[in-house]
Amino acid sequence: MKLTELKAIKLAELFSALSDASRIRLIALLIDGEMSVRALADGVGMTESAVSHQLRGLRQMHLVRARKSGRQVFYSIDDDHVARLFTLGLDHVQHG
Amino acid sequence: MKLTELKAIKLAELFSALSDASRIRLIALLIDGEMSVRALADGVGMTESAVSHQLRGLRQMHLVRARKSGRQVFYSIDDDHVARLFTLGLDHVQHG
DNA sequence: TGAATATATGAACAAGTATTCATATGTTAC
DNA sequence: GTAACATATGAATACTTGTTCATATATTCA
Repeated sequence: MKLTELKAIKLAELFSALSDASRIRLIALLIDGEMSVRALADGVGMTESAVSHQLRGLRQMHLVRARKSGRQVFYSIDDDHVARLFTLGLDHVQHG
Repeated sequence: MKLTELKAIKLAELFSALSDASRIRLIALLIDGEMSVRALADGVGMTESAVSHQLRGLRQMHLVRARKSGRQVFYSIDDDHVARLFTLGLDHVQHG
């Protein structure tokens, strides 16, 4: 299959967004439903700042979506592709 | 969803293997069938050395498989999961 | 208004990574 | 055997990336 350089880069960027254990754990938590930054930080045992930085990247790649409510921001999985990539990858890791 | 740290790391490593445009282009070529290192290098416009280094990583993650024939080594996609991850990701990039 | 809370951001440093270059291994042909 | 070829590998360098720390923005409550 021939791929334009631009598409190769876009695809690599998508997988890059999933290429860190912290981000994977954040996404794993979000699979069950939306969560606040604080709850995510507690869930993965990271500072809110580090989580916020990571969420920014995930947001820019359209992997997660933010919903503001009062002073909290709730994050959720943006798109069904994301959950499918996640579970397909998990499948490969488990039965690999 | 709760994920052990080990599984999170494994999953991140899997996606890391797909997180580079050069490797994506290599895999895109291999989607159509096996190819030698030289053909891959020509196909993506990289040196054989650089390609060989990348293939090593892909091999270790069980994303590609090597078959030696004479002095050439032919690479192919190792597992159906890989092709599915690839096309699912491409789908997300195109209709994202 | 001011204090407290929730999140975001910029800069800086440490750790990881892709490519290059030189060299090594293994294979075929002579 | 030697020469030529195909691939692999180690070290070095340049580049990228994740986290921390300090600070900023925004919202609620008193």
